[in-house]
Amino acid sequence: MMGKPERRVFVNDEDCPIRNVVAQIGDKWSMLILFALVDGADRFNSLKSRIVGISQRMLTQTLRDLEREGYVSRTVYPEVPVRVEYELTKMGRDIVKPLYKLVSWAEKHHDEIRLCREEYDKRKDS
Amino acid sequence: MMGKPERRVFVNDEDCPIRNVVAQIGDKWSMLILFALVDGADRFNSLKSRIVGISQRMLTQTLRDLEREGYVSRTVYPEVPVRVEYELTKMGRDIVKPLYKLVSWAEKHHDEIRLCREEYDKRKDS
DNA sequence: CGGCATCCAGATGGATACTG
DNA sequence: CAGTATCCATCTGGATGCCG
Repeated sequence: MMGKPERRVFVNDEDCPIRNVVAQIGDKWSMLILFALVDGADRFNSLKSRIVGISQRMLTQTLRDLEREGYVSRTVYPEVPVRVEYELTKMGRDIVKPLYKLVSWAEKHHDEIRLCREEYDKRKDS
Repeated sequence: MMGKPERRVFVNDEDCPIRNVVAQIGDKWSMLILFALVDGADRFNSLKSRIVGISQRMLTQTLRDLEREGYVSRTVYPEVPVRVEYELTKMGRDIVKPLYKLVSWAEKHHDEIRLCREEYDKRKDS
């Protein structure tokens, strides 16, 4: 009896762990910043020059978000001029591991995906 | 000589594999749909009821995008009424693996992240 | 049943100017 | 140096109505 296979149900709300994590790091800059900090602590303007294309506004904002999530720590050294260093926390170094898996997958399938897109678009033109 | 450690530079453009993959699956519904299809092929309205909160519009649109990327295939059975089934392609089943790593990480650290947020917000109030 | 078209609110993010 | 503040264009996604 009841031979129907159980199909899982998914809810996309604030309590969904998938969304809770991906909503934060799925934006335009978060992952790039996390990976930039894997090389070690770095300061604001250095990050800004290493992450090509990011604006001051978005770097500040994304760093604040990452700090709030607990991935990044912010340390102010009251020198003149002031020096501010950002660094991965334990959790930041931790989440980078599964993210690496995803990135290496992405690098490996980069061309394949672009091919799929082109063929899809070609089919839609006809 | 040249003792300075090399710091990597990151560019967020259309050729960046990180962005190229994450920009697609980092949106509000893509990952949920991919995981729903891990259970096997499913049809439009079944997906719609299993993914709680998704609108018809967003389900259609996200499925089209996933199809374009090559993660999902769409098969029309010309019955009456018409039946349309969506299924993971080889690449779809493939990307789910690194995504699982991320999701299990997310589930494990769900509470920790929320705690970080609360404490961060508390510090900012003061 | 499985869509598409339209409209619209809110979020995202870029440019620019100013500050401790 | 490391931001904040403001303005504004674009993107995202929800609601609704219609269609083969």
